[in-house]
Amino acid sequence: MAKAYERIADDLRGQIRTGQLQPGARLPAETKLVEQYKKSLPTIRQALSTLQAEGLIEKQHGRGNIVRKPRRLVERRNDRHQWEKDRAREPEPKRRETGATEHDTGLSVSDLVFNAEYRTTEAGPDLAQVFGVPEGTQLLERIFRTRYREEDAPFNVSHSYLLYDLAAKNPDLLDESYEPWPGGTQNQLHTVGVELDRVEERVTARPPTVEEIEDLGLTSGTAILVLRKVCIDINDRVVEVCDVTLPGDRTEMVFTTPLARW
Amino acid sequence: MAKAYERIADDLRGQIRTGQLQPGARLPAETKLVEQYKKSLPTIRQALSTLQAEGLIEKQHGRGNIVRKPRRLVERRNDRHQWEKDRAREPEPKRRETGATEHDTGLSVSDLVFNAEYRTTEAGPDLAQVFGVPEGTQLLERIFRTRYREEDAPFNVSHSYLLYDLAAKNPDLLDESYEPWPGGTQNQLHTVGVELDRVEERVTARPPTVEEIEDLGLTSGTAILVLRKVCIDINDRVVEVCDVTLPGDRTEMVFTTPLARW
DNA sequence: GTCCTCAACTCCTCTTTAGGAGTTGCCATG
DNA sequence: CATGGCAACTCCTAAAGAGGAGTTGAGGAC
Repeated sequence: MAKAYERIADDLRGQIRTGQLQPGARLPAETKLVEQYKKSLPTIRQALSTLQAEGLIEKQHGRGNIVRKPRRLVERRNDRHQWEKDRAREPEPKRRETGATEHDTGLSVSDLVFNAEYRTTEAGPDLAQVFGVPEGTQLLERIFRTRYREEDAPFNVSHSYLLYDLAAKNPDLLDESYEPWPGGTQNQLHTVGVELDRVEERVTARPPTVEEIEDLGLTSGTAILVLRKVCIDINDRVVEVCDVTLPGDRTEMVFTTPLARW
Repeated sequence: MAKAYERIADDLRGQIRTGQLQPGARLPAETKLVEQYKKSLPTIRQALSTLQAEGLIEKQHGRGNIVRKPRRLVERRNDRHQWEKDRAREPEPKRRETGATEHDTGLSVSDLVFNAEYRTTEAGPDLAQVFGVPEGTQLLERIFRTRYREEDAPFNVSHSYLLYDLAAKNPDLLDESYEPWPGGTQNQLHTVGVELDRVEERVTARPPTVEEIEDLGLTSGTAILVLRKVCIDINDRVVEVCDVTLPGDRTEMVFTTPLARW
């Protein structure tokens, strides 16, 4: 015999999948479900919480249990990297026309609001290994938040790391008021004589931590995409490492791999 | 005043993060925690279930609550696509030396077990759009499961779709016993005169459905990486679509984007 | 007409209590 | 010495109930 809360969850899940319960619709109140299924409230609530964990419903205190609407709003394309590189070589005026730093992260949306912080840190074991430098080496860290103009919560958080010594070649880069970096990181790297050879990106997924639920304004029942972007220059040197956290339910990453012709 | 179950969760989370509770360690029994925190059992259990949802602990019936070990076992690299393409042109004997279909999905691990199913389906609205064909067009579908030899649950599930008319040019491809396709999909596409131009991959993340928890042998508290791979040939025609489901806690996808030199 | 208050409805937190079911290791039996 | 069974330990399911807190809309005061 199946467990009661599983049967209830299955039944409701079925109603959602078949469209009997449309996205945005409110489920019957928990007390109604108690009558309907002839089970106690805690049992009903357990069923609902599994649906929440699956991302099928959203609980709203005081309002009800709502069927979640699918949303997938932002595309993040890796061909932006080439675009960025090309752009870094354009003369200044032309560059101004084509938008600013926002493309740093590969996001391709217009009305976004940015927010950057600067900091110098020392390389921990992890970053030291990636950069191929001793632990404790000075790094310039930029923390970058992007959000939609109408929304309050940021939409992605990224931590970008540069070798301090490299960045120091262009004193502007160390000036907090010089912000956001005109033309994006690639352009600024260009000013210190760095030419990129390739970008390596590592992607994994995991459930959000409480902090991320806060920071990104998520509801539980979503997943996080974790991206580490490593920029490598033509001398095979790691020149930038960037850790990005993206909400899985509104991000789609697109990677195009060109294949050599024969 | 913070909620009781949150305080307990915070406290335990802290102990895990600081390493007071090592990965693999057992938490005190739930009844012990009741004494320790002077709260009722359901409250304790609620705290534990939030930690489970965060992927920090794993509940084992009859044994205890265990601190999860991080695991990230498989790398999936997009430079495999080029490797595959090169390989498809090697003469048969040489190809045999270098391993088989496993690299189809981009996974780079040796002792895996495969399992394929064939089927013909009609293109639904989604696939029809991607292929650029009318709905109802015949497709050849291959369902592909990979698992570790020692483990029982498959480790990734992929659904690969080809246009039936294209695949039919090589009758071998329609023969179920001809399996797994020697040399992988790329090689077989090569036999029907297809040369790939690029591979486009779309990645998102979400919590697993119950079916996926079953299929992939996940514990709840993990996330799923969803990958759609689209292969496009030199005539800009979509020749293969492949939907892959990967467990987020043991997969790392690596995408390398080469940038043009100046 | 506008604003405020309040009632009704919603989900949330926490408690106490009861019995079920998986795991493990000890110990007695063969 | 090996094996089976049992006891102790673990988490799991389910119930009933009391009070709290967010949300909404209707109706009254201004």
